[in-house]
Amino acid sequence: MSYSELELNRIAKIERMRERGEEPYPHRVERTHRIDEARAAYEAAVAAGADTHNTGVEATICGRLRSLRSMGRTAFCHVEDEGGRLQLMLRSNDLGKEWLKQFEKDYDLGDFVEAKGSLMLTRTGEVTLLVSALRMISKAIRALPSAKEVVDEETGERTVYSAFDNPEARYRERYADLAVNPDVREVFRSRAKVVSSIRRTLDDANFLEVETPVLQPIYGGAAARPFTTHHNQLKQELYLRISFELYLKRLLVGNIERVYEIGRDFRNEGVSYKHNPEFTQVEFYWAYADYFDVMDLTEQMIGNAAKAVFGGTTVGEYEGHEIDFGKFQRIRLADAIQEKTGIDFTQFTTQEALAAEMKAKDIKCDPAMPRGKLIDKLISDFVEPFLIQPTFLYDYPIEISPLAKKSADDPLIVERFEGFVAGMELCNAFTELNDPIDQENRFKLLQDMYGSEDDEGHPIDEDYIRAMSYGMPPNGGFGMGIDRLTMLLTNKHSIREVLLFPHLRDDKQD
RNA sequence: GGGUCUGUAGCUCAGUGGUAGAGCAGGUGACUUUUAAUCACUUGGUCGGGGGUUCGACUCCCUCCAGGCCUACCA
Repeated sequence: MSYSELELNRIAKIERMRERGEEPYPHRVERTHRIDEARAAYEAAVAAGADTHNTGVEATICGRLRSLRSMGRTAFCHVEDEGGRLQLMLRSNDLGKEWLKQFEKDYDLGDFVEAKGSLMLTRTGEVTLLVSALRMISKAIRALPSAKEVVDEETGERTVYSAFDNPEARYRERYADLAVNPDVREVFRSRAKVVSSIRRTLDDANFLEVETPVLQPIYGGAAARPFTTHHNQLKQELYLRISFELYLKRLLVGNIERVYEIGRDFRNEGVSYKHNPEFTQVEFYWAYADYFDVMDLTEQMIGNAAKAVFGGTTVGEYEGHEIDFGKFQRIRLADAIQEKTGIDFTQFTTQEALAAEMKAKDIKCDPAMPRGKLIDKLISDFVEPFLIQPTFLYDYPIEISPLAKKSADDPLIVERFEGFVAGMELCNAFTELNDPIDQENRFKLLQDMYGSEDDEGHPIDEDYIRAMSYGMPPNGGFGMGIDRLTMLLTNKHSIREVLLFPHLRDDKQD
């Protein structure tokens, strides 16, 4: 580790302090009030009749120095903790001329301090701690990428000059980003609310939370390429899971009727504003329910999450659109595609017929694409981008849904729905296929379809079929990307903004 | 993977063939109610890395690295 001049300067301050017998990294600190509590104590005292300029309310606060203005015999600074910011006033009359001189020399923005004093109002009307004692509790060697800030007295609005907003630097040094940008901290508070709200919704509906293997000998349950790894002692190839589905449904076989998992999935695919190699999913499986029951619960779950974030209302804003997360429109997929393209895919039951119809309608596509992929393309090109308000599309083609149960009316359709908001796929659910013979045939069909292409081929999970053959209750299942839901509820256009440490390449110098 | 834009001081940015700049941060000093405090002086740079063209390259060319946006892949 090499130090810049600025850092060497601060290291010298540490040495200077130690020579004076001050430890810049003490083991224990005292804190009587968080900053919001100190403010509340001030307000309470004033309400009870105390003199605003001398309330007599004592408080010891701890936090980071975020501003520093030295006026000679008086210095002002702001200290920030999780409860906000509070101004400190340091006077040489109270602390001694020499002490204040040393303070000005040895304390920097970003240092953590413990300040003891009494609460008062300054002439300019700011609640302030008039300090009787202050000490360093953790010296910062690097300067935070701190910006100049001004808070408008009337609106309370914070204007930041030269803010730390380079995305790469912010993601690589998320700690600095969090320390300096309060709105970033707020995003992750919202994310935590989303997760706990989902958990509460499912717990309240008597679902059991479980954990299933991340390291799997056979991956499955989704259309994605996996990461591979290796167990040295067992000499075994393993995959990082791409979904929880096949393990959770085994639990239905085991007479667990309502089960869910919240955890990390890993997909070895391209990255984009809505894709990160690892991401957080919630999946649940619900015995004796079908996909319409799942729609109802989904609506409730997402509405609750929105309320948790927005504070009581399900209505939020995303990229300029007002969105009500509490209500999903329900549209049959075939109707949605027909409306946008004039093609009713249910009338074109073979790949050839559908490809010909798309060609007739001047829709460009690879003529070798399987029928399911053609339909998928119609969805993503003509329907998905226009689904701004929450919408469930339902009744999907069987080819792209190997784990969903066939419709009783149409053998080419399965009971599946996907939820979309703001033109983005958010969740995926179906009445789960529980017929082991049908399931085996579907797996084989897929192998025939993709077997030659390494990328798309998936291994058949024989044990999953074995489990199902013991009897799996009819059930509805559901999966949703929590990162994407958080994007929608925090009005962020990039998944990286809702991941604390998004994946980045090594930043080697050469 | 493809297209495109970007990378200059700790942070935010200007500079586009001729001695590397500003604001803030940092340093020294002045100032007993400031709040983007102010004022004076001042330190700080492999101009993302490497190669080339040129008398001379932050600037032009090639290449590599990293990031943003778009796009592609995504039972």
